[in-house]
Amino acid sequence: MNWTEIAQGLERLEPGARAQLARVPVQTVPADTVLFRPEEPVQGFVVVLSGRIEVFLTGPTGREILLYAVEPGQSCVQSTLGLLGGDAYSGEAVARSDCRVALIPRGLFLTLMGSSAAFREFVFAAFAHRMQMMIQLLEKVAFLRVESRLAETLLERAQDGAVAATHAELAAVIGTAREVVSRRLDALSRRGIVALDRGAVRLLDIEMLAQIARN
Amino acid sequence: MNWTEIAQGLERLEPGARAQLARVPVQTVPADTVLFRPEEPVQGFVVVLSGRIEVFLTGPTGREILLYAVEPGQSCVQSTLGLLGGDAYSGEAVARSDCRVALIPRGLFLTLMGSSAAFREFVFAAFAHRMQMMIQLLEKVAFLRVESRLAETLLERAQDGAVAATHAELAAVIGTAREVVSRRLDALSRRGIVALDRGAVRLLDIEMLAQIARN
DNA sequence: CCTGCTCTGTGACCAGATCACAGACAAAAA
DNA sequence: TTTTTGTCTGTGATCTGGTCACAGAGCAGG
Repeated sequence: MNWTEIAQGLERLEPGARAQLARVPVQTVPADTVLFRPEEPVQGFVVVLSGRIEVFLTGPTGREILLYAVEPGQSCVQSTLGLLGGDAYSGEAVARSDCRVALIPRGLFLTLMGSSAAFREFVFAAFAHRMQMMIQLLEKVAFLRVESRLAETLLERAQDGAVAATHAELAAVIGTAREVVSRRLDALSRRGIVALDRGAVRLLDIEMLAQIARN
Repeated sequence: MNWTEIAQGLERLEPGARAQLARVPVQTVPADTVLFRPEEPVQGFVVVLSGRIEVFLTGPTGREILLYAVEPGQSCVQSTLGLLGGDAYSGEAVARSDCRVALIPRGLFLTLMGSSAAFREFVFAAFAHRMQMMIQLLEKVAFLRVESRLAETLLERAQDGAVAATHAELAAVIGTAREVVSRRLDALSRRGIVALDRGAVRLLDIEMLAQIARN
């Protein structure tokens, strides 16, 4: 079995294209590696096979916001921008866990875009999906209160009724300051909706959180 | 001459594809028409030939933010999302002036995506460009002060040293409230950087505005 | 047991969003 | 000309959020 069978949307890849892709080397990336920064040139089109890569924007004050996460079978759209539109990408990509990624070089990428309908659809669907997510994120940042976004994030990231993350990490995900998260969480815990431990938040009242998330 | 010669990036279109596109009817849209809303189904791929179309997001409180503007030769990416990714688009598109647009139906769009490399590149470049703009917008909304975004917008929209727009319009462009724009403009005028008329802002100190825009 | 680190809590202060108005102005109607 | 109507702008009060400057609190290694 080769890696092309992992990516969602590449199942119907033509045999020729699949063979070409299969020759692309799979790289291993340890956790916390910075994969690329705003200034660096584009190396190719990246598909994540295992692990999780997160792409952040960083503001002048050092505040961060999570643009999106790339999970197994998905591609890093940022890397495609440079291949197609010309401009360098913004944002910084960090491997949140150990990852395996396939890096398709520029030449092969462009060849496949012309020759393989399935590959084209894969790239396009990824694009469309990210764009959609981005618009939703913008909508949330522009219009929703921090408390709503925080509640939503807690619900999304809960494992066994708890979220293992520091206040600073949560702040980066929703694009606010660490102190603000601390105060909001404090308010939620006073109301008995969550309980706070060092580096973790236990969710006590899921219903209420969902209501807060809905606004 | 047919409309396909207007769009940037379609110059190198193959003769066959050009002939197919030329048969697409050109529609006229009067100013202030709402072209589509979040709920409506996707009709096709839209290319603007003349005029200006603006796409807004609207928050629960009625506050608006300009996602992007579509100018002659550009395509409305929102409409493509539905054709490729499946999800309905968010945002509301409004014709800011009288417009002529070509609406490429879904079937022809997909056919051309497969058969014409030039068309593919056109669509991709549009996608990449919008994505880039969107990320920049998100960055500004998340990290920049209102004053900076306002100064930037004033510089961008200046015609003969003045911007013809109401405070409410400026507020929608940068995604803040009308009152905030009024107060910021008032502050700028006190410093002698702009002068305020009803429905217009005259720029007096371009240098200073540029500095404020840079943050 | 200390030392250094990360994580969390707090007060003060400024910027921005929302609400509820009050004037100010311009174009149309009387 | 005046009146009227609707849009545009200004202002105070109040709340949320962002920034700064710290102070503790908890944990790990020496």
